[in-house]
Amino acid sequence: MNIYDIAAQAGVSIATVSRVLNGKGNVSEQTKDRVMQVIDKLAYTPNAFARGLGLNTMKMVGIICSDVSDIYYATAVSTVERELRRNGYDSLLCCTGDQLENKRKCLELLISKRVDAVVLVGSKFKEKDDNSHILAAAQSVPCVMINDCLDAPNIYGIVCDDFNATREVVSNLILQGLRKIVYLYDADTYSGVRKLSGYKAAFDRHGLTPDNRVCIRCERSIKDAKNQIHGLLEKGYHPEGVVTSEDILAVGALKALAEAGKQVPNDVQIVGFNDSILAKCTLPELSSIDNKVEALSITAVRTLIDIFAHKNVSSKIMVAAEFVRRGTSL
Amino acid sequence: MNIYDIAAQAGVSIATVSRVLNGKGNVSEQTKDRVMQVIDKLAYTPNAFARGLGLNTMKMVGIICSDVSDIYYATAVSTVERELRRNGYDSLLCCTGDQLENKRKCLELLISKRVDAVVLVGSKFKEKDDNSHILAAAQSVPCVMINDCLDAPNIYGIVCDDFNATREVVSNLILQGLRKIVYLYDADTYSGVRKLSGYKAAFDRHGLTPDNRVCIRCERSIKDAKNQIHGLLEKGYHPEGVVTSEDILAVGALKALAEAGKQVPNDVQIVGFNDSILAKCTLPELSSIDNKVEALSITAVRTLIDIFAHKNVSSKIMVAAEFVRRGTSL
DNA sequence: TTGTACGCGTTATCAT
DNA sequence: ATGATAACGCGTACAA
Repeated sequence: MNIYDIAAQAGVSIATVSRVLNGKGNVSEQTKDRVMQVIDKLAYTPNAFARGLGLNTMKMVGIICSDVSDIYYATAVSTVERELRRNGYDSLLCCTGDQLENKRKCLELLISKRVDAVVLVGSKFKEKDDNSHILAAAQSVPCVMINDCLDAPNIYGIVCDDFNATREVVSNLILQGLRKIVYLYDADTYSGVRKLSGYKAAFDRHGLTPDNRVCIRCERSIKDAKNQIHGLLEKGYHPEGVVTSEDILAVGALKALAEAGKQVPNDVQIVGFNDSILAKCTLPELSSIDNKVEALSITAVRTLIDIFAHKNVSSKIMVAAEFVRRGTSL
Repeated sequence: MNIYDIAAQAGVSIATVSRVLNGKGNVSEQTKDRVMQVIDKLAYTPNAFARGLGLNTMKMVGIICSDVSDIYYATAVSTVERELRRNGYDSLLCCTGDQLENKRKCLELLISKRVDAVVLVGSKFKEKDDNSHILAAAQSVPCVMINDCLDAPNIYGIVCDDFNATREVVSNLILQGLRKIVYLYDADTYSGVRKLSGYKAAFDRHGLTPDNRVCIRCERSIKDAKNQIHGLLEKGYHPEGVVTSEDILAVGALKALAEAGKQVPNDVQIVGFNDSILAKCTLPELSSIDNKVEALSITAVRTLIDIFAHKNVSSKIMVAAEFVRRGTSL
């Protein structure tokens, strides 16, 4: 069942069928109707591969993320997919895990499938020394990074102002008189580094010496966060505040502190990051920094659409975060 | 840059290049090397559209789900994508939301993009009266449903034994002497109905009259679940057990009961469903029924791969659930 | 307004 | 072992 069959049945040429199909060129109402009737009757669908071959696009965008089962990434992917579809693009999803080799392979695969662009979700794709995999992809198609950026041609970064958000939150705790404020984080990524810098900057701003700072790196899991806080308590360090790079770490911290008999937020204040659903599961509910995944995702897609339309777009866009106060802070 | 360029550079015909590329047919080591060198030098990648046109497949499978930002679906999508990739297939993701019209459109879109199969994630695609959208898709490609099934040609269902799991859990509560056991659920889907039936069957098994049963339907949100339980308490109904169709509802129930000063699990036991990360966020942590999303997803992909290989596959596969006891039950 | 004919880049079939 | 050539199904420039 192809365009020739339709043309034959309708008694016209394939050119006319094509015109009807794509609404281009002048076709008389009469023939258009006749062609449409045949198309409906035979339930004809144009072959996307042939069309792709001719037009050199199947209107697909690759979405690459390390792990969609993570709530934060899932929300981003969900939003990106929705916005792409709104603009007539399908989404080719690739979950890479954490291994560089896999990321490279996935990017190559997407490029080989001739996607029109790639959206990189999350700040886990840049490597310290070697970003050839991203640069290579950008050689073929525009690449938009959500929550990360890389200064190179054809690469666009949409990020959140994690630095400021963290600095303000920690600053506020300090202003309240808190000094023993722990920062719990999970990754050395672009946004990870900026959050950490924000934490440190808050101490600097208030003239506190670096030895006041307690930064602990742990796995992105409730369990490890919990263990780390328990470890502190056992060492006799009783935090007055815990700020984390991820809600999930805040959940772990809250658990540990509750188990140790601490009153939250009176004895200890806790602030998470992402304002994910996890923040609403605990009791008290977590205060959290909303880093605006949806806004970032929408902006990412808009950027892409603008690029397709050959409009001018900025290669880096920063969005403000928002502190959401709930039950774990005063 | 196409196969002709490679052929010219290597001084062979395109047929030979194609053979080298696909490892088919006999090519002498010597020419193979020469061709490979040119391919590497020019960083040539075959055009996927042209290949798709010829082979009538681009090795892509459509994944359709109502909402990837939902943890449960996200886990399923993540697993399906990974398994598909392991088998050489890419994933075209479609999130439909809850409107039938949109589901229909997405399915049509996937079919029009000539995917090799469709995986329907979650039991939100079947409608009471009209499943023409699924049947239509199945006319073109095999359709595998995760957590749902539909008895029709070319449609395969991978489900979890939600009925038994729920019945056993409720049964166990009854055996402990509990009578005022509330069932909180969010959807009338295939698995939703089976869970509810399991709840009811437990009462029947122990000779309890139907008026002992309290089934409350609510939105899939912490807030509404909380409200519903608060409503019960205000009416003077103090549950001894709350079983839910989703962890998120159990979270809401736990919140309401804690706020009302109930001791969990001593005054009230709570059991969630899915054994998602949410179950590990609360304090005490939620007991939950693990409905084996990953196993279902893996089985779904295996089924698909078997279908592609023309092996015999069963049109319905049921997997056993597993009760995970944590802090909200005895 | 409509039709003809070619190009898109493969794979596969048949010769050689 | 290798090459010429025909599909594959569409869009479109150009002709009518």
